[in-house]
Amino acid sequence: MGKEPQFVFAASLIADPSRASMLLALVSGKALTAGELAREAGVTLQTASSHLAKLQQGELVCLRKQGRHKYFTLAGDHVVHSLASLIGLARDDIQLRIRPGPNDVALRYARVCYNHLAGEVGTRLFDSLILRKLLNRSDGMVNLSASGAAFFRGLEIDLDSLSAKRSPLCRECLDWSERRPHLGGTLGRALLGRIEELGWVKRDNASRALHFSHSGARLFAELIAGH
Amino acid sequence: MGKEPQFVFAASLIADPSRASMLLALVSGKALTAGELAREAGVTLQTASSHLAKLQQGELVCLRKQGRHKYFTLAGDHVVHSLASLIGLARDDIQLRIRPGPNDVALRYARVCYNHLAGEVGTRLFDSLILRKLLNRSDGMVNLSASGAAFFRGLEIDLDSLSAKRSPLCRECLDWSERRPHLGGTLGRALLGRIEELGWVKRDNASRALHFSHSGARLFAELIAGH
DNA sequence: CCCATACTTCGATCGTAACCGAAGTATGTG
DNA sequence: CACATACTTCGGTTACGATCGAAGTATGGG
Repeated sequence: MGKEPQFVFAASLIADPSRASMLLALVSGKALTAGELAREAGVTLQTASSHLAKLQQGELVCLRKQGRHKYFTLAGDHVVHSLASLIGLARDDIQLRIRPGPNDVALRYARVCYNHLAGEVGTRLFDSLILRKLLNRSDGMVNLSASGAAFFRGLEIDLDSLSAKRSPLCRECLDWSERRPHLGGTLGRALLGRIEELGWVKRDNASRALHFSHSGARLFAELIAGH
Repeated sequence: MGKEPQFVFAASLIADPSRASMLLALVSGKALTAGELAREAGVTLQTASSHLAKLQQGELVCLRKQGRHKYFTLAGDHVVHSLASLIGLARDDIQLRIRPGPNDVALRYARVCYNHLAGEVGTRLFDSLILRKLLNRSDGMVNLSASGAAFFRGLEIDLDSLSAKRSPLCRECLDWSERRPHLGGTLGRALLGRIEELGWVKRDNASRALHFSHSGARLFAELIAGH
């Protein structure tokens, strides 16, 4: 009788307190790293690592590698529903015990990440570009639309020379503090370079924080709002 | 540390292969005994007993004692939904590995149970009485309606003398083969006595089977159909 | 009252999985 | 390149729970 139904395995994954803590943390919809999930569950990194391997094997979570981090998210709504049907609680009720990202307010607001603009400002810009269909997402890929190309040319960014490079023009980059995507790729790098050129932002000497000038902040806000 | 969320416990109950087999068997909606569930899971009665105690404690199953049997059912639709969300299969797909009740066709069709009419015929009658609102169910209790009283008086059953007794007039009795209720209580007993008097059925000498006469079967079918 | 059936409780065995320390791999930083 | 960070793999300990045999309780039938 060695045949064990698949749903028994799924249940056994949820049945461990450490893994359950991790899953609950992920119900918030945020992407969290292995280390953060370890702290959530109150176990060491080694233990968390083996748990996360099992959760992946059971296809309850998805993995996204980015640099030396591994960002985990729930594999889909069906996982949330299964959990909810076992608990009866809503997505909003979940409270994270840890807060992702840096404590420094300036760093959370705007900072450099792989040479592109990250933090609250970076994700707000990305949201705006998507909403206005200047960027289109499909299957985790991001592509520049015709109107998007016009938008960046308006900022005097040379798209042709960027397209010539081998690395992709647009990339979703998962934001450290926000855990939602901001604009990466060569275009993301070019954008940061351009707004530095324009004097809108300056890099901090000691940290990765970005400091907006008074007029730079205003102009950037208009950029996000769409004039 | 020591605080383990309730849904983790629920998941751990489903996560054991033996208990999962039992739960799957119960998704059919039938009430099954401890022994039958033990056979379903392929474990001994002792093991099944401890599993069922845990399932009760976790409020995944309900217990109903009847004689020396313990009939288990799923605690409610929420359990079915939780299971379904983990498997994605419908109630109809479930196939029992065992078949409850006797193998003898005659016994399955009609037999005596605590001196009332049981088997397929018994449950069909009960269904009909409920459907025509001659009986009303509430909270596991069964009560005779005014029209129901008229129905049984039409069969020349003396309800007044039955009501005088201490034991309840109407009871749901869980049917051995059908695993759905048939009519028990003093009224169930009186009804069987009456249709024996009328010559509709005769008891088998060797078993508990009941044999309908040709005309008795016709008249009883009319009784169920409502003339 | 005795026997059979249905189920429970106890006690012992055994396997598995959670856990962490230590060492290893991969990736970014100066 | 050295060094720090993020994560994985390995090995050994430990605790828990699934299982069954044996003995105990409850119910029904003759």
